[in-house]
Amino acid sequence: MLDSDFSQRGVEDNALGRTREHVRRHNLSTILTTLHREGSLGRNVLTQRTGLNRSTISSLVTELEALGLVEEVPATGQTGAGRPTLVVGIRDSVVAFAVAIDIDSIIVSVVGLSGRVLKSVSRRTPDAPAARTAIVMARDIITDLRKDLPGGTRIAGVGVALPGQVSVSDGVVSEPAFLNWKQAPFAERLSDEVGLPVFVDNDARLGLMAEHDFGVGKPYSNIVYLVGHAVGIGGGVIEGGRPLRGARGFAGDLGHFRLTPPLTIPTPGFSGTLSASLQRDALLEALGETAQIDDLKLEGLLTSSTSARVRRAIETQVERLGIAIAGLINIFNPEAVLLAGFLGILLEVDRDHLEKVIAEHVLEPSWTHTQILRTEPGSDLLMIGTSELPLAPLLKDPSGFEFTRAVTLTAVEKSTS
Amino acid sequence: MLDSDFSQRGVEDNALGRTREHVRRHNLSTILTTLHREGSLGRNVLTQRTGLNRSTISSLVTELEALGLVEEVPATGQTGAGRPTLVVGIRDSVVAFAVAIDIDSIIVSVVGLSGRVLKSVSRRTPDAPAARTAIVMARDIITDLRKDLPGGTRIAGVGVALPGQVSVSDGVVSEPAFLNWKQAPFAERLSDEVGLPVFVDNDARLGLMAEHDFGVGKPYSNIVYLVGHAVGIGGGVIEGGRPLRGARGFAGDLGHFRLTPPLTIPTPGFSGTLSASLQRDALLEALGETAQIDDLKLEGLLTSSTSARVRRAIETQVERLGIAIAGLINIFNPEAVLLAGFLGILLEVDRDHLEKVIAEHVLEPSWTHTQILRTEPGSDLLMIGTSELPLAPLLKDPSGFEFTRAVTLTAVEKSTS
DNA sequence: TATATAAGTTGTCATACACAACAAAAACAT
DNA sequence: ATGTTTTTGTTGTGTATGACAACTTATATA
Repeated sequence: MLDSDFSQRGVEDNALGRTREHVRRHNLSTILTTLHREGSLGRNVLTQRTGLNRSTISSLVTELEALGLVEEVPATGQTGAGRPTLVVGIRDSVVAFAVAIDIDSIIVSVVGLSGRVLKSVSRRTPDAPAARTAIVMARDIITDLRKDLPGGTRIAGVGVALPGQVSVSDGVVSEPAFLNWKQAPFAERLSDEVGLPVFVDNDARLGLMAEHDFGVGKPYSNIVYLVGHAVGIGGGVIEGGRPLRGARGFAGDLGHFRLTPPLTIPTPGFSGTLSASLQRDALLEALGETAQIDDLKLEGLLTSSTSARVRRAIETQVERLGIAIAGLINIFNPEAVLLAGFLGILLEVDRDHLEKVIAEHVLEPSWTHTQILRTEPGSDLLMIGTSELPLAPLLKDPSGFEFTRAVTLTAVEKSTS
Repeated sequence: MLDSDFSQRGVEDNALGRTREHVRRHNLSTILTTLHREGSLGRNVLTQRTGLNRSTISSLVTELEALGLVEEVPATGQTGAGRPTLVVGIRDSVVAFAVAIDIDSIIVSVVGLSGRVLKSVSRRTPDAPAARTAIVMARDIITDLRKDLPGGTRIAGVGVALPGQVSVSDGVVSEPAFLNWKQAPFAERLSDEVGLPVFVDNDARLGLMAEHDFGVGKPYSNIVYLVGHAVGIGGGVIEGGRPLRGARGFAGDLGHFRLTPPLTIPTPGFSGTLSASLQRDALLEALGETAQIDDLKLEGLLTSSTSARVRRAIETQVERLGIAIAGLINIFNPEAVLLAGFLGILLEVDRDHLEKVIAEHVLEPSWTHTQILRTEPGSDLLMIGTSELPLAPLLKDPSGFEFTRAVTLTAVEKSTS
């Protein structure tokens, strides 16, 4: 299923008519994208998968090889009769930088075109990292990492995952640092600093897209995704293989999904939403933990605890989560609901109760075939998903993509979903 | 914007590779679809719109003409210098039947490939129309209408709009008649009766798609749609130019969007949802009306009434509607919210209050550019949208489409989103 | 009536993929 | 060992489709 869509609005070419060149581009893109998703594949598999003629595959692979994007390995421990197939694999001579900015840390990864994380650097940030600080730190790390890249490595660009939508006035990203920095200037400034195209997107959406392409969401085209952070709930939706974006990229932020009616008195941050109702801190409090602990430890404590207070806290959270999921299933009719962060822990700890709550509040037909799944904890998927942003244009048009060396950016590159 | 998608899941061809034939098909489809949406266009406009060469347009139009799908009119009162262009228009020698089944009536329209309703027949049904009854009535009307068609007219198929999702256990379609008839058998039976391919879909989604392609939603690619029926609220979402469908076609049914937390005691029909909270009957009751009246009359009464009770009823409904819309905007970030049925009346009657309520509960960035619009009351759009279902395959592959004369159906035709 | 302008038609060319024949490389049978 | 079978890659030819350019048609304007 090559139905994913990492491309940002406005990138798609608007010419309705198609010409021969489009065919070539499409097929080139199809092959490279397939390899990117699935890893090395034999030529025979490619012909089978694409339905193209062997000679065509030959021509396309040759072209990709000439572009320095793939390489052919004579053979691997193959089996069966007949001439052994040539295995086509993606070369990591093309990389992208993935930057994940969080409230207390910044991570920068070098991700190869193959979708593998080649190197990662994590650094703690001051408590309320001003955007300026984040940009400088990102620039410095990138500059360092750049030095260590093997000679001849080409860089497609930089992807940045930001928690919550910048310029959102609710609690998800309430640091004034982010409020003062709308997305566009953020991308532009960082781009000016590193001299590479920079793409910015919401971290939950990027995480979801990575889950969809490489993680537990791979088999599904319709996914509802909820991730529980230290503060706030992020979310996203894949519909028909494509992420919900909405008019200006704010769609799918399910942390704002409402559980209870809003108070008539306007309050800062919207009461009654998922973000407001589901809180990791409530679990910590029940456990009597005052320090910040990571998800792994939290899971251990929750599983081993026998305290009634803890059980009650879990029950409350599961109850609310179940009602929210039921509501989301009713609206989105997904094949799978993916839970990440501490929401994944809740699923692990009390799946039965969660499913019971969902079943009580869901419409039968939508629910029957829906899976509730937990994402793999602590994986590199967010970084991989983030790297997809700058890689997307290359995957879409392998022969036409130009590796930017110039600092100047086009409007499209600056624009952020 | 040719970004609409009336095709049902499973119809899309799955071959990843593209060949020359795909180009031809795509271009043929593009031209026919453009004409279908926009009406007659000059060849010059087509070249401009598609970016294709004049000679290519010439070839494609000639082929479409040979297929009997379009005709070229020498000229119309044109202006300006230069040789006058040939105007290409769609011939209504190809038609589709649109069937709208409601609780108390059944409407069948003949819709031309041009998107014009050529003829309509409306008939009242017994109060709780058994599916069997509806099918027989539809068949009889279709048979009648068929006789009056001009010689040589070809029929693409039959589209059926059903209120709510069949096999949904909640209040939208609570008649046992529909509960006993799952969608697939419905389409199959009617198809057996009329010997034509039959496609079934939710009426709200069809209405929305028609609004998106031909109505007030035309300028937008991200739309939230709410329609207020006599009982229950229907809804739909257009995201990135395509309708939300979900895994099994149940997505976007916003009548189930939750306003207040569900009761812990399971009740038949889900309490606290839009359908449960927004009720046309509440307005009738406040007006002291006991008989059923149509939307036009209702609007008149509401506008002219000075009763405090009526005002309060309106206020309550507007309040709830506003909160719901705000929640939907937060999740879907649409460019436009379309209100139909009595919800459109509410907008007309008290737009200021509605927008005020929305503004109170919405996230600023998503709201700033969002339009709240009312659909044109009493238009033919539902019928047109419904006719798109059988027309879609023809529009998608003009030269490959085969007009079914045989009664046998393929699995795809039987399958319903 | 001549000229400019806009638009449709026709013929040639380039190209992308299909197809068929051939070559290569390995497994299997004798 | 050697030939046969099987699978795969390569090469050359064919076909179709859209680009492009030259030509023709048709109208407005001077």
